[in-house]
Amino acid sequence: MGTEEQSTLVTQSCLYRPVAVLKGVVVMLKEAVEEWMGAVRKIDDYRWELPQNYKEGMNVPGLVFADEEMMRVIGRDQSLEQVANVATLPGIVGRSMAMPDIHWGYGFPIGGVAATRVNDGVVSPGGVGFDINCGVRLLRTELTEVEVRPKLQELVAALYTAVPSGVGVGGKLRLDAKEIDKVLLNGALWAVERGYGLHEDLELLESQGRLPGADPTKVGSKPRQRGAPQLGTLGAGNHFLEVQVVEDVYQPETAQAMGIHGYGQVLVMIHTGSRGLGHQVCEDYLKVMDGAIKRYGIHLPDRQLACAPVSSPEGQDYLAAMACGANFAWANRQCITHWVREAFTQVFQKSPHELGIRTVYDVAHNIAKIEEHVVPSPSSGQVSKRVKLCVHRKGATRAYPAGHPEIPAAYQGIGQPVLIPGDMGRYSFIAVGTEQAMAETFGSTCHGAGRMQSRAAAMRSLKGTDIRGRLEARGIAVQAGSYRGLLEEASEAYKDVAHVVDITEKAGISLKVVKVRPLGVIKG
DNA sequence: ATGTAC
Repeated sequence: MGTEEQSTLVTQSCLYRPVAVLKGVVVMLKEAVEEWMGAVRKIDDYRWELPQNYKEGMNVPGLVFADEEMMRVIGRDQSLEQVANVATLPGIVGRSMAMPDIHWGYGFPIGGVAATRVNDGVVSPGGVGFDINCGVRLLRTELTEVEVRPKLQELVAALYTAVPSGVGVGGKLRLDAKEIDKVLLNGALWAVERGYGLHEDLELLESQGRLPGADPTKVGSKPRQRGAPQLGTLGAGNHFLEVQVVEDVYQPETAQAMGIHGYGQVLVMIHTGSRGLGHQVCEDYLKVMDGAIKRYGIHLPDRQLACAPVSSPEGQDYLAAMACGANFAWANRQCITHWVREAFTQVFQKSPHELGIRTVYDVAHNIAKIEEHVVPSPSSGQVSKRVKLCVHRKGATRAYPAGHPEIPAAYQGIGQPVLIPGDMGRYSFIAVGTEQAMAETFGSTCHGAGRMQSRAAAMRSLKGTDIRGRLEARGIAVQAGSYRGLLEEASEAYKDVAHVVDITEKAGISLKVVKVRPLGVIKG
């Protein structure tokens, strides 16, 4: 056998193997998608049921909000298996739900909603996520794109300096142990009392930026150590600060009620959470829950669903610590709001009042809350009654309708604003909650574009791409701490958020009000 | 998401 022939074989196999592997992956993906399409039952054009008999131990069916195209995207990862797993949780009511932006997560899918009975159900840290109260704050200004454009570079640079960002990066505040307890107890109120922001901001935040039931004694020293230097920082990953402009208005009167007048108005969107503090609270309580499942004899298809009865000491402790994490996140977005106002003041040489920088709303999309909902009573057939539930929203946004007592007076007539960030550089949406959401999803809707490609996959496929240059070519100013972060957050890695919000709108669980596009992006 | 693995 000649060496030439051998080397040809080697060369050929080196050339063809990656292609063959890629083909294999595509075939496997297609097969997986077809398997899911066979497992689910189409209810209507925007709803699919995952039957209760799909998997042993499911206490309720699954419900996916998607059209056929989105269903085929969802079927590529293991998130529908996770929807089935969540359905096995003790005390779950209604359906284990998946929003159109669903994708694979830790135990629970990201983009999922699960409500459990407070009296005999469980609470699970995995149903909230590592970034407790990851959420969105929207600010409006009275500035227009025409006024901002000439100073855009300067503004983005000022914002980047004013709001520290990046993995593990600390901020301007240094809190001692006593002060951090007050943050954990009082949330955004703490920030306003220290001069970061206005009292009028507070009534425009979900839960007024202060979740009741927070108990700092249930938060260990490690989360405090990590969190103390991080209050008032953006973080990294998909967290961002954007200067945006109104591109489209679908409901002018509803927009007007939010102080959004029309095309060209400049807004600011802040997307961040509880940083290292929330992350460590989640980690600490996952260990506690690991012990709890043994103690209470809870059987789970996936250990990552670790949980405890809501009424148990472990469950109550987690909820008290989670509320601390949520309050830290609200204080975080409140401090950032204050520094955004300062940066605008500095650049435009006008007071925040003259610039009209006001809070539109602030929502959580990673949280568990004790809420009352009307659910069919299993014992009495058709009869429905109000029941106290623990509503886990992980990558899902509360979407309460007009007239709900929990939403601000300013929005009683229009419904709760729902803030839906898109992927970096495309567009984002502002929507409102509906009665349909209240009836069907425990008052919940989608939370964003939803990742379609893993960070590693995005890195592989986009390596070398000039993401910043691409954005700048479209008139978007970018200030980012890391090139890698930009790659991982490239549009290609995400679903189209316009498709996501169209599905939730057609299903009736939230209605589009405004579409915005970015002028400037700040990232860690 | 995250002191990107104690």
